[in-house]
Amino acid sequence: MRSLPSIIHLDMDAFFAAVEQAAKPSLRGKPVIVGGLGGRGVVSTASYEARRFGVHSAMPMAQARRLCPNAAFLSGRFEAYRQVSEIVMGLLRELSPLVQPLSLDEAFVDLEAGPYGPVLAEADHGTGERLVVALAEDLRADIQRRTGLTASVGAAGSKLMAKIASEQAKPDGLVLIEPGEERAVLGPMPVRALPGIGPATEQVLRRAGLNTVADLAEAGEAELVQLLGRSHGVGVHQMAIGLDDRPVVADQDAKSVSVEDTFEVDLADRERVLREVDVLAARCVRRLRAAGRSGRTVVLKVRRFDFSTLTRSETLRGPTDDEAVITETARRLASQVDITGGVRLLGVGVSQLADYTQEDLFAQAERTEAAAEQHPVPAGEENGPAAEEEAVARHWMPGQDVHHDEFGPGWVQGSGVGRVTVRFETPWSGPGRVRTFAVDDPALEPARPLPLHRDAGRGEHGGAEVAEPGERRGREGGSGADPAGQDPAGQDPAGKG
DNA sequence: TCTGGGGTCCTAGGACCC
DNA sequence: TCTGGGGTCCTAGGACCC
Repeated sequence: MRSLPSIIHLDMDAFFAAVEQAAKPSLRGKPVIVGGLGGRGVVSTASYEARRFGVHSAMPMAQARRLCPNAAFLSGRFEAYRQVSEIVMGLLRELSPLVQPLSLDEAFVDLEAGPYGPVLAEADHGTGERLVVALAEDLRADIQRRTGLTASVGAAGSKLMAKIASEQAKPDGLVLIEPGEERAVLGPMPVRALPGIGPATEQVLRRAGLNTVADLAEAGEAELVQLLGRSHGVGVHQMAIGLDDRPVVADQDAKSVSVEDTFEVDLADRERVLREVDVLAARCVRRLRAAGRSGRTVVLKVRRFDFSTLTRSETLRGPTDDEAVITETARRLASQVDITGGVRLLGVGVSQLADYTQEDLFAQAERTEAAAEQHPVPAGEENGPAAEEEAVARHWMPGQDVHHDEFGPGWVQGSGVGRVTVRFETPWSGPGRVRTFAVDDPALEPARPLPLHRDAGRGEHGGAEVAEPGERRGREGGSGADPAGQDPAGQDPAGKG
């Protein structure tokens, strides 16, 4: 806990949907829903315009379509989201090297570890807080300028309270919670406001008559341990009384890599299941290798027709990134599960990751064994995946970036019955016109996402480069840096109102 | 209305070793 | 002959987060 609100939590507003609106001028101000578009998809992000219709994250897409039939329904463009995320994270790193990303659109920053740390440490209470507010408002303005997107920021003396504050700040706001005010702010909130308390824990607490954070604080640690178990109980009690000492820790290496697929129709037969396991294992290995890692434990995940989910795992003698080894292991695990009634989802994952890729003896032995042993892949099947990729490339996804030889850059608005509709516009154009083509029109091809600003592509890091320290300092004397004068707090720094 | 995909952390039992 | 306790690893499942 700190006496200065020097930990900030940044959260981009309706991130995926906001990126789509920034990239697609015709969607600005309109309901946009990003998520899985198949029969079993769910909403990933809804723009604020769509939220007014009751659409929210994790809602089945079918329900979202009923609630808001006129929204633009888009499948995600993760390459674009990653690009924008890198710009945002770069801006955060100008404030401090201690940046802890929680996802593409969220991160903690420890200001004390950065260039303003010494000033903050010296400053008296009021001056320190005004500096934090000024830095946070500058940050929000920089994000707006560089990406066109809005972000909400919470500042407080702990990660817990910074996160609570950014939640209160949404959308497009800043809330600072003064150290000392923790319990007053938390007390009236429902228990679900605490991170780590989900539906299950909420039920347990509700049955015990505990509904607000103040109830939790009053209940005491012993009762919470009784109800929730040692670890969770202690943690929840600490949060409830406003205590949180967790440090901001810079980006950590992933501990597992996994891929999974939900099928439009449940898989009924074993052979089909095994073929899908092969495809998933290959995808998993590709990701593992791209990350330069190898793993020891192979995990198979199966969700059955009735949504019951099980995992089976096997730990190898050493870490591997060998596709044959991982595939065979996953297949072995899959052949042991009961698939009666059908399989809704399959997943393949690897954990116990090693920091480096080693061509280990175990993998080599396994491979020669497998090669010597048996089944050459049937000729037809060998071409299967490649042929499938061709087909996927011609399967136009709503939202997807495309380029037309004559009309230039655009995005897929929809497709069906052999036709694809494209809207030709760019992040920096006005709203564009729509044209329709045959799905196999040779003049039309998939494209990479465009940067949100025309000039953002300059520089070797594609616009994500960090500005010179002097640049920021320079502004310090300017508008953003006169915290006393500008009173960004229309935002209620105490977070009380 | 029928529930995605990518992760993290925790618990608990059994094996195995000292 | 009966009875230990602790530590670590593996496996499975579940809660939770974005």
